Amino acid sequence: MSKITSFDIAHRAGVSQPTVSRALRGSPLVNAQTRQRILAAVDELNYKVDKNASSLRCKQSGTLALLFFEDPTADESHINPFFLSMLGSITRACTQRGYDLLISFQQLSRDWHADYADARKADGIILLGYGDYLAYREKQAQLLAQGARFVRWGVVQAEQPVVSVGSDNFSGGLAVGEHLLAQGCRRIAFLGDASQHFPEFHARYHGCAEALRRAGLAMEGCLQVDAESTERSGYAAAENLLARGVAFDAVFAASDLIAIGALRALNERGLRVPEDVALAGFDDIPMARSVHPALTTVMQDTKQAGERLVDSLLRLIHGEAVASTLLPAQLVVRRSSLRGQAG
Amino acid sequence: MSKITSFDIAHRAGVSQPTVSRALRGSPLVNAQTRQRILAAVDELNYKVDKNASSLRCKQSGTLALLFFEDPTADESHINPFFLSMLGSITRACTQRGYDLLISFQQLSRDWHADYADARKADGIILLGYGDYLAYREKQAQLLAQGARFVRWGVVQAEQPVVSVGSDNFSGGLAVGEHLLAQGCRRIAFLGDASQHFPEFHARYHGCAEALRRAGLAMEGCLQVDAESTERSGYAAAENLLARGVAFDAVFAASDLIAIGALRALNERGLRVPEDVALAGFDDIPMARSVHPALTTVMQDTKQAGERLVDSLLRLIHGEAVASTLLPAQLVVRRSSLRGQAG
DNA sequence: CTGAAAGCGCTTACAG
DNA sequence: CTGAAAGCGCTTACAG
Repeated sequence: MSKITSFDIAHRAGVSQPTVSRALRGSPLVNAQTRQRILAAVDELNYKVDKNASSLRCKQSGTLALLFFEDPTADESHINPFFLSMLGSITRACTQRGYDLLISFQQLSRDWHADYADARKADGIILLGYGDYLAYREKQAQLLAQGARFVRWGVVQAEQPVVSVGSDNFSGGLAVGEHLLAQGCRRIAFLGDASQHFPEFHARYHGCAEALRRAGLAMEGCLQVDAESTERSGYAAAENLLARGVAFDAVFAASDLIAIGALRALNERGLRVPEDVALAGFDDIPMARSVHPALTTVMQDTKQAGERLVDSLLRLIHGEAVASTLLPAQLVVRRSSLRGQAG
Repeated sequence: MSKITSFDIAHRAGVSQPTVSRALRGSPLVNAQTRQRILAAVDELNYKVDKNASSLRCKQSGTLALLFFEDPTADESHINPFFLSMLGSITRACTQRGYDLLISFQQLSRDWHADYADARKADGIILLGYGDYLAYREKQAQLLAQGARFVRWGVVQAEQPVVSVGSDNFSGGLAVGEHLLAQGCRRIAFLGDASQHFPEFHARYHGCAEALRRAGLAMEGCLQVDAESTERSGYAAAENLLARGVAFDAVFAASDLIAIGALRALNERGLRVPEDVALAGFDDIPMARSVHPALTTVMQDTKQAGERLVDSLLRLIHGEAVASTLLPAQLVVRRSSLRGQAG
């Protein structure tokens, strides 16, 4: 069977093809009865508008693209659950607003040819992912130069030229720091790359450092170990920290996955959490609640984040001015950091 | 700035527009030097082929669509981690094969207008999701009738007219049953809707029942409680089971989420796992490893599943004959079912 | 190896 | 309220 087009519908309904198009787009110019006949024909023939033709003509596609960046060094088999959760919420938000979502994975190391192509296929782009920020930034500049419409998930900064949606990582880190201090901790280790290359981690680190500063204390360089957001890396970082032989009474992991890896390393060395070491993570992935002991962490509201990203992008597409959004990040205290309770 | 087209490139490279098209599609008919000039112009102007125009002309889009069905009764805020994992692996498989992936969420209760539309936007469709199978089946018949190319994730059955990729749920259930018997369990409860409406659960149930049958035992009706795949539902189902006041020494939950909910309910009633009750789930979601005690379960290989779904669909699109795939499901024994160890 | 021509299926001024 | 016409940007026979 050859493809059914608007001409087939027009023929069956006894009207011209443009009238079919008008009726289907809800034009008020079409007579009610004519519209009925057309809709009936559409049903009978099971016709659907060809989106490619429609998009080509209208110069908009009803599609948004999600470019997901994976750190190329990350574990091949599993995607960070936090990003999966973001992906789910973005997908849902798109569906609710009547947009399709095109997803593609990118590796920062590869060239961005595919992305540019997506810029043609979608009305706008959402950038999502960790990865080296400085490399990432250059790519963003290219997208901007092309006049692409896009928003990004990530740290919200004053000089940032791109509309961003992100959690308040600094306040989250601050809350963790204050909480650990209140538990009596004084020597807080930080697991995660706290350099400018990973601005989320950087902000979390400095939030915690601010809490210490206010208490007249400081983070110590010898208690910071780089780690990327995987269990494996968290495990290795904790081992590294232990190998240094320096004393610490708390570990603030830059993400939950890092924390969970660290938890395993600590346990294997006979250190009990929270009795010997208080532990906190960041993200509040589902696993955080189920590890033993349950993990104190900072919740990032992925549902709201997804909706905000999509809404911001849609406004941008409609030519409205859009500001970046800083979402609150909320401390969730669970057993892994409760030292008072443990004696 | 107005949009750059292949005519702009042609002009700059001093050739005709069709030659640009040929060069960009890798036609061997183009002179090497001509091609160089064209590619140079493409770079300078940052040109990208308009996918809509290209798709319209070629009648194929280089895009696959993933229709994800959510049980409308499911928890709004979270997506089953198992499906998130599938989503991740399908996305990755598409990217690797040079296809874009269009994702949309569907609720089985709503009409399928959107799906048909996707059929026009993508070269093929992947169906994914739990949900009432009988309702789902009718929708599939409609897609078939439209000549849509699609594959589905789900139970593989002989009379199934749709190319399917699924785990061997029966063998998985069988392995769980045999394992629980080996642990000395005799009265095995099953949490999950084991009716024809949920064929995955149904197969898991009957696999386990087969193990009992071989041992001269049987599953008992009073030990089966319906549940859908959420923690909340698993919690409720376990409470329901406990309220019946019948004796049981093991719980086989139809999914890990159900198992995790049940674990909480059991603990709250003072029942210890595995000492008082052995517990097993199904899926091997990341959380299964981190709950306390770690959950015995059946691993579904989502990575392979995603690749197989995409490859099967691509073959279908290329007009090849494609068989369904039954993926092995592997028992993963963890502490939640080890009664011997517990005395 | 390259160009002129037709056409993919729609939408939108332009007339009426 | 409706139709005839042009055109979105590409690809692909068809000539040469």
